[in-house]
Amino acid sequence: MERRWVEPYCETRRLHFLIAWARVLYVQAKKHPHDPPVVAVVDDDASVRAGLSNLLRSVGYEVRGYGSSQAFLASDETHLFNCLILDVRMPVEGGFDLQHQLANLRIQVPIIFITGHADVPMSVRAMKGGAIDFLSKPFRDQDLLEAVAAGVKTDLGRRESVLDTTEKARRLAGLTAREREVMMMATAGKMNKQIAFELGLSEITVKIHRGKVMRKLQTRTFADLVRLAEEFRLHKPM
Amino acid sequence: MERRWVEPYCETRRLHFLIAWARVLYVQAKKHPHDPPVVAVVDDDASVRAGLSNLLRSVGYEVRGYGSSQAFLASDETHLFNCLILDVRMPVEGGFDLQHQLANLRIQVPIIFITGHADVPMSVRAMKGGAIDFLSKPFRDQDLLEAVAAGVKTDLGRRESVLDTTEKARRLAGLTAREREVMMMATAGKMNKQIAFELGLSEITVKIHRGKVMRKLQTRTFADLVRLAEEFRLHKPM
DNA sequence: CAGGACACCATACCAAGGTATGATCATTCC
DNA sequence: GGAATGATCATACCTTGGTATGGTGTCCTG
Repeated sequence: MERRWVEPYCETRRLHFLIAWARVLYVQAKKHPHDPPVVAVVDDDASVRAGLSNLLRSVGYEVRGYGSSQAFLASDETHLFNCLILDVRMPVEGGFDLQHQLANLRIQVPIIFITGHADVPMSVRAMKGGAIDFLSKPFRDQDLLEAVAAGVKTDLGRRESVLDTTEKARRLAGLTAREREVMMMATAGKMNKQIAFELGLSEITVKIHRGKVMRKLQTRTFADLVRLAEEFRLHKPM
Repeated sequence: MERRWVEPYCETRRLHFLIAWARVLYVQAKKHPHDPPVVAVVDDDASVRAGLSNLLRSVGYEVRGYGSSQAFLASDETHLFNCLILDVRMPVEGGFDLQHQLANLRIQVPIIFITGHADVPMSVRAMKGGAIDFLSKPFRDQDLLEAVAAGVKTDLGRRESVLDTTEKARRLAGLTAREREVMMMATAGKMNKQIAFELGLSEITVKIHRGKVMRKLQTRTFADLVRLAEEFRLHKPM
């Protein structure tokens, strides 16, 4: 179920959250346009981290190792990674916990689970949780590399689409409350006359707001505006 | 990558395919509005089919058993089921083959795999292929029932959204080629003047087509029309 | 061959959208 | 206090969209 917003104020807050979140991805994505993809390895066993790091570096990835979920989360680089290799069993906090935390934080990095003591229910749980692969040790190097390549590819695609929408989000955030209100009612299909009546304004004022919206969002036609509103699920709170 | 259509003719064919496909789901969905959900069990072992059937019937499901993938596909009821319980290992053709065939046929029934000889790679493969659960025998009855309940819920939600779009698809198919052409150009943001020029028509003719489109599609406002076009990915072939 | 569906066009008229100019008033920020 | 921003409105003017009425021509089908 989608949450419904009761006040324009909330709508504004949601937008600001969105652009703040998008900006992080934007900056990170921009920082490394054609640089090698970055892979994180979270495993409590230092020798495993070293082994995987060597393997991944040998084919051109940049690698960072973390001994625990906490260390990973504390790194402040969580948005940086194009792929995450995660041990299921670790002291204190297991891999599934980190998977859930990342999901709650809306950090959509592709996760590849590895474990030495795999069973079927465990792997099913991981995949249900959105992991893109699950490997039980010992695994072939080639299998891991293929999984990482798939994960990185997914992530790069996602970041590209984020780049697309970030600029739009920024522009949307540049609208004033009134302008956004008018925009939502207009894209809902209401006539200027109706909007003016419902907001207690004159028609000409609505027209002015509409014009400003079009200029600020750089939408040439009304159809573009509707599509933009649709993309961001901007609806009048009802 | 989305396939691009070079000729309006193809666009028309795609639409007709869409409504034909949607109608099947529509009919099936309508046939059982509040009837019990139907579950298919595909397993070569008759005793397993009997056991599962008893279990599922005891909690109110309608169940049909099939001894092989071929028997299931030949049943002509593939669109009927709200959930599919599928054995991984069967003679002639395994469960994964059926999963792929259903995916190719665009039959999106939720699949629950069961197997007596499970291993981790097998379960990961199943989940990657879109299965909603993977149970290894012996499993608790409760686990299976929960999985089936989740699958049925997913399927009912999907059918509802199909019901929504079927009527729209039917209306779209009722448009003439010219009307659809004008609609696509209009929702792309072009002015009547431009459309008229590019199609070699007079402006008034374009207006008439537009009016007919609005009436045939029962869209009250232009914004609704844009959203409809967006929903069906109707773009001018370029 | 007659009827129907479709495409096409003209004239006339009205409603809605959009812009420019110029103005008032309140709030906020330096 | 003054500048900037935003919200509000009026007048005037033009463009665009939409409908109604009435008409022509083509193609296809029963």
